Amino acid sequence: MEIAKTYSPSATENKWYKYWMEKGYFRSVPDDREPYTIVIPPPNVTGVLHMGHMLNNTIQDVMIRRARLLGKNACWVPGTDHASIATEAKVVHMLREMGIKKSDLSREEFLKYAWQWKEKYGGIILEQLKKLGASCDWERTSFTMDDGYYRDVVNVFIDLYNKGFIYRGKRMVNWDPAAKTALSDEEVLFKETRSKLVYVKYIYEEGNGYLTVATVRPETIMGDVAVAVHPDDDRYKHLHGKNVIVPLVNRAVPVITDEAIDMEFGTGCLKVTPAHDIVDYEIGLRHNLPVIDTLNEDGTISKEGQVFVGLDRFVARKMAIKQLEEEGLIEKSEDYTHQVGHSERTNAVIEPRLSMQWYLKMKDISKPALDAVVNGEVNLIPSKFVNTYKHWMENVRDWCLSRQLWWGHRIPAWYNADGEFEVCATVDEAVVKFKSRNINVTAAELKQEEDVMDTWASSWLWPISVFDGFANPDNADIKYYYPTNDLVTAPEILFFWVARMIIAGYEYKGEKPFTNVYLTGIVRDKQGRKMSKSLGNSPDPLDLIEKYGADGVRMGMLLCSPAGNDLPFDESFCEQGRNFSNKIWNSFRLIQGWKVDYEAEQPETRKKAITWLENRIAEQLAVINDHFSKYRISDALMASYKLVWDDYCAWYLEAIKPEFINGESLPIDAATYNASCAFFEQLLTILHPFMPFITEELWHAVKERKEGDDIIITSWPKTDKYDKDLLAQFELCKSLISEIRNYRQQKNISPKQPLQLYIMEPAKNTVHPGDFNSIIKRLANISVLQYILEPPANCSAFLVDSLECFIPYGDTVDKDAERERLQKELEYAEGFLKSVMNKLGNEKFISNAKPEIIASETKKRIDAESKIDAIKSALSSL
RNA sequence: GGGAUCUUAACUCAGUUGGUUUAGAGUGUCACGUCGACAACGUGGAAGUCGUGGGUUCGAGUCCCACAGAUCCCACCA
Repeated sequence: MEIAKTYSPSATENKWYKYWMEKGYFRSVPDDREPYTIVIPPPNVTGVLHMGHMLNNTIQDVMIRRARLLGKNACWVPGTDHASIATEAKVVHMLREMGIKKSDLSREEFLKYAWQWKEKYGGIILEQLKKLGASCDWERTSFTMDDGYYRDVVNVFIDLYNKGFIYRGKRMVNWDPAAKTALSDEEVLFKETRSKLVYVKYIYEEGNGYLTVATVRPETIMGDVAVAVHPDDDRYKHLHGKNVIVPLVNRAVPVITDEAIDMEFGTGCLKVTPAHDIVDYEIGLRHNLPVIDTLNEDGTISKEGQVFVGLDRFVARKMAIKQLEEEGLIEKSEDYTHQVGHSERTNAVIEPRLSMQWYLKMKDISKPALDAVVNGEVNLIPSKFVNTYKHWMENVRDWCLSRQLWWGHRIPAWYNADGEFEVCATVDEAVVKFKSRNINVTAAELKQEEDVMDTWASSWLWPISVFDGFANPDNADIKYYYPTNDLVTAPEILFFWVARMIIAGYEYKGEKPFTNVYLTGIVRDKQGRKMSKSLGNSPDPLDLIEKYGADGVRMGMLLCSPAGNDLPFDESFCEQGRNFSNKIWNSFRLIQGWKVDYEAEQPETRKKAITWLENRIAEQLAVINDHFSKYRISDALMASYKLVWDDYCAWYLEAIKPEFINGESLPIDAATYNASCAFFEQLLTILHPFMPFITEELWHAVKERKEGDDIIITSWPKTDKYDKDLLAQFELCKSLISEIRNYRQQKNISPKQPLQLYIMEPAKNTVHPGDFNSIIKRLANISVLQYILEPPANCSAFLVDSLECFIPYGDTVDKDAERERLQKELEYAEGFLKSVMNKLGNEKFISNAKPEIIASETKKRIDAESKIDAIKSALSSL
């Protein structure tokens, strides 16, 4: 059979994914096995796969596949998030292109379009995950606005309200005038912005003169209700209690004093506009000032403003400056750079705005979640995030739950005509509740709250709701899968999502939602910018898969991304992954091409090589398992990579592969052939979590398989004991072989020309080549290998560890070069000895250092001395 | 402004409670090589004052202090 020289992924990937699905290997139902559960961080329903998802989901799939191989009942729950702001923005955009304004639609009509959109695009990202090889239990796919999920979100809201955690309050919020919604503090990005700081004159009500106020927001002057100065500011003491006239609207307002005023800034006078600034609002509360809201929700000037009514705030700003100039009320204006809040979603400048919102009190409810992370019940990986988490949780602010959107979970509150309300699931319940307060209303008279809940107010229930743990707290799934094991997500949503899930977990299950949180890095481009769709700097993951294969891309991402480290993405990582796929493919081609001789005896060389590799795999498997247990995924991958490439391909296969004579490979003995295949299968298994497709393909190619004998469900190799001495001996052999190869290269001796090698009989208890002489002979092309007692004459000498080796001079030996080389070695050895002697000659070292350290230093001294002797004798024999 | 984390080879990173030399790996780079699994390959080499400056210690990449730079979080002055 002719096998292609290179591995071609795409056909293979489609074939096996389909096969795994047909076999139901991703499906998990509760049974007697130990569960291993991950809930996916649900991507936005309308999103497409970006590099962050790739990294995230590759890690999850690695963990799930390994758990499956370890015999656990692996369950990976997929799903999507309704992402209210992002999705609503997209639907609004789509409608606009269709020539429809959102304001022309009823809520019901709009939601119909939104659901159509969701049905059309909602599945894309999940289909993309399949291309990556994600082994999710697709029968469990959830969506945060599924009927059951919707019900849970609403019921939790009602429950929290009844417990007194939710309150309704007029508060200053971050208002996004473009999206016409409130944003949480976390959704506001502060950007450096250049503005004009204008100095405006406020004329005294009585007498002549004026004071000057510096402001960047002259368009809010109409909302001024006072001018504040610092009580200790001598410049303005004579004005305390006096009135000044607000320009543009000619309103008399008092000059008040407040400690919050910075005397150094501007003129030391602050115009107080409680409706449009947080600090001003607080001053207003302290001084019982009225609130004049001069803006509409879309950022235009309201009727209250009296002038510029209906104009956009930025237009009004220009108009205000112009009019003030005309009236001679501007003293001066200067350039001013400051931080201005922008909407993360729409990039509109945030407007501090007073509005009625629903809040969740965070202090008490978040306490168990803080403790859980601090005392290690929930592990953050890497642990450096514990401090960040702690800091946030200790200073947690109340959570604004309401959003002025339609796409989402509508808040279950019912208002009567007087603005009184009840919180409950249905309008009929609300009628009853009103009646119990002696308020008579009919269902038709009640109006449900227009606002929906913040997206995170649904996704924080994810680990419970996907197992139906609210409505049916005793169902088999929730009892079996909860708490889940690992959560893999980005550090940027540690507070938005992770912290809140922990809070919900303790509040509703009395238990953590997961044990370990693996925080991935952020995928960045070469300029260090976060890769995102909006920047357009992310390569299309599907193109990468097309180019390098899913296995290659998976491996490329994992190689360079330890937990918590950002990943400056470069396609060359994927290239490395593809090259590795190819290497594995070709090692298979080698084995596959062998003719097997069932009669032949197994040569000694091969027996030794097999013994070594058995031990080597056992040793490295322990290393790999250890890396996994510490969530060091990239280290586990690197160790597996080296085990395959270096140990199996470069050393083992080279040591055992049959001679090639007269254009044909000699046959290989059956014992070695079988061992080689068994090793190969074992290595494929170890690689399978990282590279699921190629390993399944080769698993089936290497031999005939019975129905259901698939690598995805085979067993992870058992850990065996290994012989450390034997491994050390082989390491020495490797060094020796490298040294001889190096010698050939330096001396320009062809690898094809056999050499003789003499080795001084090693002292007892030192590492020696053991029984691997035949492998040395073969891989270094040595025709004679002898152990001797006296240094031979006319030889090049070199040391490998403490092993003294000699190769007889060939015809063209440069004695000066030899001398120079040995001289260098001597200098190094003497330098080393000196550093050791410095330690050993130091009385304080002797008296303070641990005995085993002194012993090891002493041994170093002895070794170094004998090494120096050997080099000297080699030099003198030149 | 407050806080956290980080800074090791050209790049991406290891380096466990201070104690194996004169600090490692993968990639890249350089030299040689087409030797019948693989040039998407093989063999070999070069490459780092461990951000800077102090300190503790017999001993510091590792602990402490200061400074510089990077990233993130929190707060925010009109």
